Amino acid sequence: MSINTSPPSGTRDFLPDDLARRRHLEGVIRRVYESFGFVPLETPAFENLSTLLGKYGDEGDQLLFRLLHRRDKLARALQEPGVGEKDLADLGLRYDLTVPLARVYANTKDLPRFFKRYQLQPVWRADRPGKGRYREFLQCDIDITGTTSLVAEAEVCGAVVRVFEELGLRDVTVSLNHRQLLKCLIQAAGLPAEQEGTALVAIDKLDKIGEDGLRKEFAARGIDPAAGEKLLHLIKRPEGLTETAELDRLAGLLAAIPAATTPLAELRDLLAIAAGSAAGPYLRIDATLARGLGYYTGPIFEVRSAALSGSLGGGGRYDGLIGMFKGAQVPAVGFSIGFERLLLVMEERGLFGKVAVGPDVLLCRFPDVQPADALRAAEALRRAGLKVEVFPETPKIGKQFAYAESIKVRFAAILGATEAQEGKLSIKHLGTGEQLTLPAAEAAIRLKEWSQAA
RNA sequence: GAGAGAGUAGCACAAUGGCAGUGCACUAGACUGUGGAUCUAGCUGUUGCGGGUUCGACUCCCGUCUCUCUCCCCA
Repeated sequence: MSINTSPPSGTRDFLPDDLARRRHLEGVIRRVYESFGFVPLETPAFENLSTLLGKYGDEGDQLLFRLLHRRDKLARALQEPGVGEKDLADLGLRYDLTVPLARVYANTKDLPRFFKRYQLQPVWRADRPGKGRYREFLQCDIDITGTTSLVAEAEVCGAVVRVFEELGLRDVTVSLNHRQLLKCLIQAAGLPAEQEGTALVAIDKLDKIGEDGLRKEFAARGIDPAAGEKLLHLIKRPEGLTETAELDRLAGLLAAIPAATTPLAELRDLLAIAAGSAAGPYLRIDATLARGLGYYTGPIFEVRSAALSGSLGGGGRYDGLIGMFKGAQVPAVGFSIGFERLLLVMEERGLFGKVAVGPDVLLCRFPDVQPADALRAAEALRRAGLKVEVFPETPKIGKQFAYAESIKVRFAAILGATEAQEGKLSIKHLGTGEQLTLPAAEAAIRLKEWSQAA
């Protein structure tokens, strides 16, 4: 009787080759984020359920991984009459990195006035995973708290764009919209306020399902066909308009709605401010962008690539979230890169090149050499700065070479009785077959030369 | 949460009610201080699990678990 040894669906084991790519990518992201002045933060994998509930909308609440009460507390809870799912859990795995940031901010008195933090950690969602989707996945967030200045928007967009540029992904766009603007559009279409949420979810799909698909989607959600048609007309961007021309078009259509003035002005300002940042050339006004999470209040963004349907990351302004933890309202804006999707695109395009993980050298030994001598030789090579693995047994030397090949080690250092007696080491380039016997110190130098050349 | 399909060796797959197999991988050997190619030999299974039908079940039926795909939602 054997038990299932594959990890739970939607989770993965990361083998050494996987980690080489992941760490490389993480390194680029950290470096770029730090170049924009962001500082690192880490928070616990699980939070009090009360911290998480009610921040993401109903759908989000359902997708929270909950942790049951422990021991006696669980037994007592189970005995309560009319016990429900909600009574059995008091902790949940974090669902994103933004809510934990808001909690930390509310809990910590002496953070800088403008707290610019980055955070690369896994999050969990109790979803059924599809292609490129997981129940445990890494998010790479940057956020700026404490300012309503659109400089913050421009900076988070710029940092994200710089990551994509560094990775050689230049065919991305950053779609830009505004939560308040969406409200006005829905109002202008003549939809009742209570259909706002359902309409937002529908229009977010326009680029995926097309106009006819959207009409069906409206019908399925009980949205009045005439209002739906009006909304479609409002959000659909004509071909060939510049970003400011698209804003002019929207301003014209929303002239009768005073509430539209501010969001339109903010988007216009943001375009102007970002013109001087890395994000400038990539910004694209898109009135169909909605984003699922409930806490956004102002500008919202999403990175997309032609390579992949769906987004590579997203973010926006959330001026109300921190206030849910703390009396005073604290404005904030953030952006998150979808690490797993980015990895997928990088792999599909072969953008990783050679990322090496393993040792440089395999130390091989003949049976007439004592293990202590092999370890001594290995230690000398390591002190010279090489990554060295010692073959633990003494089969035929050819077997040892074959093992080196199998773990992609390029060089062998060979220690036999002859070398040991003379204080020498034979080194072999397994790619070219070149082999020489040198005094140990020189062998180390030559190996370094080889590994740097390759 | 809804619908469809699939589970056989470490991996990829055969076996359409009659001895559970092939390839790759793995191990050993083909001049005992030199690998990759080739050849030879060998190892690998409670056919996801439980029950039923049958003289006989990988195969048919029921249940269950897991995985994949499509919805839903999302990064």
